[in-house]
Order: sequence, then C-alpha cells, then structure tokens
Amino acid sequence: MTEKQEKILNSAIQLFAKEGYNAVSTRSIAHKAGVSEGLIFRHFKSKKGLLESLLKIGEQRLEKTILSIEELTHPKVILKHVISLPFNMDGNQKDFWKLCYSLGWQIETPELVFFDRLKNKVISAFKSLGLSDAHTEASAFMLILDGAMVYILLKNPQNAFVIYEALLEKFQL
Amino acid sequence: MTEKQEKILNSAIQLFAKEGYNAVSTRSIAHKAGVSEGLIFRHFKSKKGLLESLLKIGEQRLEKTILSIEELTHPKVILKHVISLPFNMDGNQKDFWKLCYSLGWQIETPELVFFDRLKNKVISAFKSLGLSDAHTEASAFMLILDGAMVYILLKNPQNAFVIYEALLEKFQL
Amino acid sequence: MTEKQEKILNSAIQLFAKEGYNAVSTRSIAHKAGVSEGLIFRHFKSKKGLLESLLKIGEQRLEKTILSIEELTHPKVILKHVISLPFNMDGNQKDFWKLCYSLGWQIETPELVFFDRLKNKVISAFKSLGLSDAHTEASAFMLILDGAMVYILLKNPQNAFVIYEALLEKFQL
Amino acid sequence: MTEKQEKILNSAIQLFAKEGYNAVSTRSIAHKAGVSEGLIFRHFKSKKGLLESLLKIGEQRLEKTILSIEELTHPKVILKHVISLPFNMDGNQKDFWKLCYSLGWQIETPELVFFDRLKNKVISAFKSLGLSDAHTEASAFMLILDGAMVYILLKNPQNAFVIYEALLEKFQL
DNA sequence: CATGAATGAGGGTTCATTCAT
DNA sequence: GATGAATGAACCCTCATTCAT
Repeated sequence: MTEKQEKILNSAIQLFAKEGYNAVSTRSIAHKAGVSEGLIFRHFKSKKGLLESLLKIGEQRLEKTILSIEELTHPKVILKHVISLPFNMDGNQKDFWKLCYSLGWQIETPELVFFDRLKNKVISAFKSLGLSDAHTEASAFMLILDGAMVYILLKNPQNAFVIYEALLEKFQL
Repeated sequence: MTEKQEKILNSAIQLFAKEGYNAVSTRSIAHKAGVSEGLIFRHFKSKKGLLESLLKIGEQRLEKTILSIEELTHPKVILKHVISLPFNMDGNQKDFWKLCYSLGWQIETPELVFFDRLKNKVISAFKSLGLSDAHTEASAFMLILDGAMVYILLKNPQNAFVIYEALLEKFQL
Repeated sequence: MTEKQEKILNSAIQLFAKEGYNAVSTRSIAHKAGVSEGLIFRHFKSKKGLLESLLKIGEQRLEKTILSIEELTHPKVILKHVISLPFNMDGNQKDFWKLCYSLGWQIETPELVFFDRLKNKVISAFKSLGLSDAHTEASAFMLILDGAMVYILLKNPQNAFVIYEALLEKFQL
Repeated sequence: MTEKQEKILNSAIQLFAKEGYNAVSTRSIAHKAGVSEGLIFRHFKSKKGLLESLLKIGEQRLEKTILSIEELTHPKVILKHVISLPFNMDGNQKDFWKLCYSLGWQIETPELVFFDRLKNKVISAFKSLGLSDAHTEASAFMLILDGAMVYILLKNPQNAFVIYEALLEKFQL
C-alpha cells in the first residue's frame, strides 16, 4: 500500500461520508488527495472498486471491536457494549458508518457481515436473559441501535452522553 | 395542476425514493412519466425545483396527520400516535419518507418543519408525564422513531407488527 | 433526419474512411460537423450506433445498384457489371466501401448482406456459362473484385481505366 | 535481443494482427508477454517504435523469399511463385501480412519496399513474355495478388487450394 | 402547454508514456 | 535490465438545462 493509495482512500471516505457516493466525482477525490485521477483507476480499477476497498478496510478495522463484543458472556454487558457503539466512534469510524448507512439509501447495498454478527450476539444475549421472544426483542434493540447511529451521524448532537444514559436506563443496563 | 405535471411528480418521487436523488436523471423521470424532458423544466424550473415541489407536497399531505396529533392531549396517546407513524404508512407516504431520509445523507438537508413540530409535542407529552428531563427523554424517543423509520423503509420487514408492540411495551404505551 | 444529424453522418463517414473507425474520436467528428459532442449520442446512442447507422444508410444507397445487377440475365453482362463496380464509385460510395473494408481488419465485422447477394448472382452467371465448378470460379472472381477494390480505394491510381480493360479481357467480357 | 524482447514482439504482432494496431493497448501487449509495461518503452521507445521494429523484422524474414524469387529467370515460374505467396504462409507470416494490410487502412502507411521489388520482377516477367503493355499487366497481376491476400487473411477459406489452381489456370501458369 | 433538438460541462475510464527504484 | 507507481491528455458518454418550434 503506497502513500498515495492511502491518500486516495482517506480522501475518498471523507468525501463519500460527507456528500454521498453518487455525488462525489473521482476528479474531486483525486484533487483532494493531491493525485492524478488516473491513479485511482490503476489502484482500484473503478469508482466502485474504490468503494469496495473502503468497505473492506472499514470492516477489517471494525473486526477487533466486533470480536471483543463476541467474546463477552454476560448478557447485560453485551447489550451495553452494543448500544455504546454509536457513542464511542472516532472520526474515521464515523466516516465509515456514514458511508455504510448512506449507501443503504442508494440501492447498492453492500451486505455488511458484522451487522449480522452483532445481531446474533444480541439475540443470544436476550435468550440468556430468559426473554420469551428473543428475536423480536433483538430486532427492536437493533432498531434502536440504528436510531442512535442516525442520531449521532446526522445530527451531531452536543448532548449525546445524556441520551446514551437514557437509553441505558430504558434497558436497565 | 395539469395531468402531466402530476405524472412527473409521481414518477419523480418513486424514482427518487428508490434510487436516491442524485442517481436519478431528469431524462429517466421524463421517460417514466411519458413526457418530454423539457416539460420538467417548464413546470419546475430545475431538478432541484422539482425536488422542492415534491417536499412541499409531501409536507402538505402530512399536515393532516401532524395536526391530528397536535390536537391530542393525553400524553400516552400522543406518544403512541407518534411511534405508530412508521408502522402506518401507505406507499406514497413511504416514498416521501424515503426521500426525506435519503436526502439527509447527501448534504442537501431540506429542513423539514413538521419534524420539529412532532418533537415539540413529544416534549410536552413527557412534561405532562412529570419526567424530570423531558427534553432528553423526547430526544431518545425521537431517536427511536428514526430507528423505526429506517427499519420500515429500508428493511421491508414482515414482522413489523410485533416490533411495533415491543416498542409500545418498552414505553408502557 | 435533421440537418445536424446529416452533418454528423457525413463527417463521420469521411473520417472513418480516412483514418479508420478506432482512430477517430467522437470529439473530432463533432468538431468537423460543427456540432456539440453530446448530440452524437442523443441521435445515435453510441459511437458504435453511429457506425451502424452509417452502414445501414450505405447499404440502402447501394440497394439500387445491387438490384439493377440482380435483374440482369445475360451472364457476361452480369460479370461485367460486377467487375465494373470498383471503377464506377463516386466519392460517397468510396468512403462507404473504405469503411466496410477497413472494418474487416478490426474484428468488428459487420456482416454485409449485399456482398453475398453479389456473389450468388456471380455463381449463377458462371453456371449459365456452363462452367464445371461455378462456385470456385465465382470465388476467384470475387477475390479479384476485392483486389480491384483495394486497388482503387487504397492506391488512388491514375490508370484505373486500363487496368479495368485488362481485367475485362482476362475474363473475355 | 533478450528473451523478454522477443516475447514482447511476439505478443505484439499477434495482437496487432488480430485486433488492429489502434485497438491494441501497450498494457495488453505487456500483459500477454508477461512483462512490465515500462519495458516496452525501454526497448522500443514508443508504441510506434514497436510497430516499426515489427515491420523491420517482418521484412527481414521475408528477404529470403523475395531474393529467391528475384533470382528466378523463367517468366512463368516467376509469376507462379509470386501468385503462390498468399497460399504458402505460415502463422507468423500471416500475422505479419495482416498487420501490413490492416495498416494500409489507417493512414500510417509503412512503405514496404519488398512490394515494389516484387512488382518490378513481375513487370520484367511480363516483358519477357513479350506483352505489349507489361506495366498494366503487372498492375492487374499485383491487384489479383492483393485480392488473394485479402481472401486468405480475412476469410480463412477451406478451399484455398482450388482457388489457387483456378488462378494459375487463368494465367496459364 | 408541450416537444425534442441542441448544448457544454462534467462524468468515469483508458491510454501511451515517464521515472524513481 | 526490469518494475510498477504515477501522470495528464484524451477517450466515450451522460447530465441538467435552454430554446426554437
């Protein structure tokens, strides 16, 4: 991975996150990266190829986080960690998530595996808690996770922490 | 409002909802509407003008719903009506909401007033319930509303109703 | 067929004939035609679409000539008319034939029907002459037709007429 | 001449012959040769330089054949050898000839000397035969040679041999 | 009101070529 | 000698928009 490749990736994810995949031109990516436009295609084949590289890298970076959650055993701890995710993102992670969510509204759904892994873990947590319908409960929980993500990523709130606490309380975590 | 104008509007919102504003060309709208491309610009000035007309119309169609909620007085009933919104959309409404949400990820945020009106009503409901921090509670509630919207609009679930009930229970509604 | 469409077609066939399909850019066609580049694509969908239009038109223009040959009955007259073809082309026809022949060397063979029609007529002519192997004779004849075409189209000879007479004599026409 | 140089040359002539000079990218040549793209330019300066090397080599390989014809003295034998050329090419020679002929349709005519040498020999052969207009006769003969080349190179016929015999007979060779 | 021809800017992509290593 | 990263011009094509009819 050369230095310019990384510059392309960094510029791309920032622009994609801010303006949406379709609205960003390869020209603007190259410009922001201080690189010729052709280089994007040498390294990533196409604009879509660049996107896929971005998603792959993002998933890899997330891997550690997901793994650490998957290794948890106490159900309430699991849920707490999951619902904490939106409230503990650094800039890079935010960009990655913005990219993922924005893609969802533009037909080209990328099939992100880690989301299913999280949900499965949440289901098993609810099962451990002895809930009669763990699947429904988990779906509702993941729905709220989505809501929190949208909240953090789109509205840039000052009071994120109090919201976080309110959510914890709602689930008695 | 001529018949062709309506055809344009209908075609446009369907395409925008499905593929995202940026990904839809005026040409495809005209084609779907069975209309010349020029006519779009005669009636709506520009692609963005067409979008704004769509948003305005959508808001007007929503007005009745919002009003009926604003007229409610019992706090739990208010909350129940609000949280029911995502689960009671017909096709047209879904398209409108998909458009609104998808726009949120593409910089051109449209400032939708009715959302604030809903939130204000929710705040007052929580106040009526005597909650110490009604604002925080309302934010969390709206966050969950967003989550439910994403859930309904993006994942087309079969089990929407059980999720709905789970949410009601979580808020003891 | 608008005036600009015709200008595009004229410019295109001249350039294609002179420099070869691959070597000609749509930009240069538009420039020569005094037209915006986009217009080419509005009318002909793609560069290949433009080529196909050109071939179709060329074939139509040739139709009369082919028909007039097909209506002949006397075998020697038939052969004479066929072998005369390369020596009686005006500028437009030359361009069309140059295009056809040059395409043959660039993989994208266009399947030109009239060539087969000519050959069939030649075969029947040789049969009328009572030749034992009319097919072989016809193939050789068509081969010479190709040679004459190459000669006329590529070498722009001054002495075309004497060559023509030499060929006639060779076949006792 | 290193091994890699030869690989480049071999790959290039095959691709040029099959798809035409303009349609072949240096990238595809390098790929087919299993060589880096830069190496082409180190050895041959440019794509056109590579082409010229190809033509030079092809001419050299042909030299022996041409010489052996030039050394002939009996006129009918000369003509027979010349007209036999298209029917006695191996794969390499075919590629070379395809390249030469296809270039003819793309402005960048390469001026192939041996063609003139052949024609001169043919002229002298017709003179020996006592023909009144040897030049015209020779032009017609070369025209037929071209036709035969086109026939062999472009139509890949099964019955090449019978055609060959038909041509011999036509010239009483 | 409505069409569709026409535009010019910009889209993603490929190209031959250069150069540091 | 050989690589492959890097370039920038040019490629084909699509876009939103205008305008004569």
